[in-house]
Amino acid sequence: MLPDGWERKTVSDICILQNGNGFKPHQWDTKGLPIIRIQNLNGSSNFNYFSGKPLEKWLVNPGQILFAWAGSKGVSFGPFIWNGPQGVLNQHIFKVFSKGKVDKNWLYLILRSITDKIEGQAHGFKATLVHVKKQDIDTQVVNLPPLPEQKKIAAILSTWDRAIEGTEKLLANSQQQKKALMQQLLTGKKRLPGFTGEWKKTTIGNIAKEISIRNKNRKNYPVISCTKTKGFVDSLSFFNKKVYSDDLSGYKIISRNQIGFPSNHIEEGSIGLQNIHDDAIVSPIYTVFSMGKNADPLFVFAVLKTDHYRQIFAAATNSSVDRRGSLRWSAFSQIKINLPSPPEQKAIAAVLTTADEEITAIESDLSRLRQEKKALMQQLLTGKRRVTVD
DNA sequence: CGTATAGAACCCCGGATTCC
DNA sequence: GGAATCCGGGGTTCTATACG
Repeated sequence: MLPDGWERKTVSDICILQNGNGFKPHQWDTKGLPIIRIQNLNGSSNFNYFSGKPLEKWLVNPGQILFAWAGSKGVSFGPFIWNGPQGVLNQHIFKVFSKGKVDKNWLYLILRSITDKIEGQAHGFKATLVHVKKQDIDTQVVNLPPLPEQKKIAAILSTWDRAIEGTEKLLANSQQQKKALMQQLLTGKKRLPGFTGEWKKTTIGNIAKEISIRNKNRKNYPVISCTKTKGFVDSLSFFNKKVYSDDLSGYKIISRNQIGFPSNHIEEGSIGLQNIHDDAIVSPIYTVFSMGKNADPLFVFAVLKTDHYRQIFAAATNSSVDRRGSLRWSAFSQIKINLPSPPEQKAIAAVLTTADEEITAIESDLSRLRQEKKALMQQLLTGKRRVTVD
């Protein structure tokens, strides 16, 4: 079962966990050493500072392995390698020191690999915020390979990390390019070959018509929601729960290629093109509209998604009483839009769709890489698959 | 009916206190 | 004095609903 030369060890055999200090608010300052809190492990650079004389055991230098034993499940809980500035450690976080013949990089990986299990032991009065006992970490059992093999395993997995980083960069590039493309094509700053005609200055009300059909006969349409980043999604999968209301007769019907947005929150950017069902229903608060024959839904939607229009929406909604925004069709329909000829709209939309497809392809590459790395990591760390050490 | 406001769910957190 | 537990909050982002 256990490979030759490997040993069964508990976490307390291979490392020492040393708690951070509970800094009190009156010790906070605006200068001095940053106090490293859980949120800082997860990318936040929102620091309090400690300007007194720090004890040695509080100090954290870059490269130090830390372990957050409280935090959000699957997000801020678990091991992190500190790559921020030198600082002092807040409570709820351990400093992790390797013990004996244990490689630091391997140690990080093995801790990462058992994080789910440790999270499973969590207690706490809310499911999203977990706390574990030191003991629950210390008593976890791991398979410890000889030092050279630890190093080899860590090295192999770091090459995967580099591949993933490379793909992430590729993705960021493509997204950047698409943004630039949108900036150029949707404003008419740059024209696709073969198109010359003047763009028509008009308003949304002139090219689209509000649709306000209630689901009076209570048809069993899927209920969908418009989220900021994903556009329309099925409410059931989005909320992981049932839809709030039992009576869906007041909901509005939205058909394929129509655009909708929750009219009291468009400043958040949640506006979507309905492209997941032939017919579906949305909350009564939504405004739904369909394009006239001279306006291409894909083109119009792409325009409405640009930063420029997001700002227009924000300006129109910020004036409302509680600053939570509301933008009704009467005001929305007056927003100006420049429209090229239908063939040019289609051509531009096609270019953007191609860019989207490229991005989707890279995204799926990325998720495949991550998946494969995870599987490999599992095999290497348990000894199910061996590496050759020279 | 449209609109403004209320309410609900979710996400990401951590200081303070008690226990041993 | 370190470990464990107690105890909610601010912000966001969605839907529900009361009221004209």
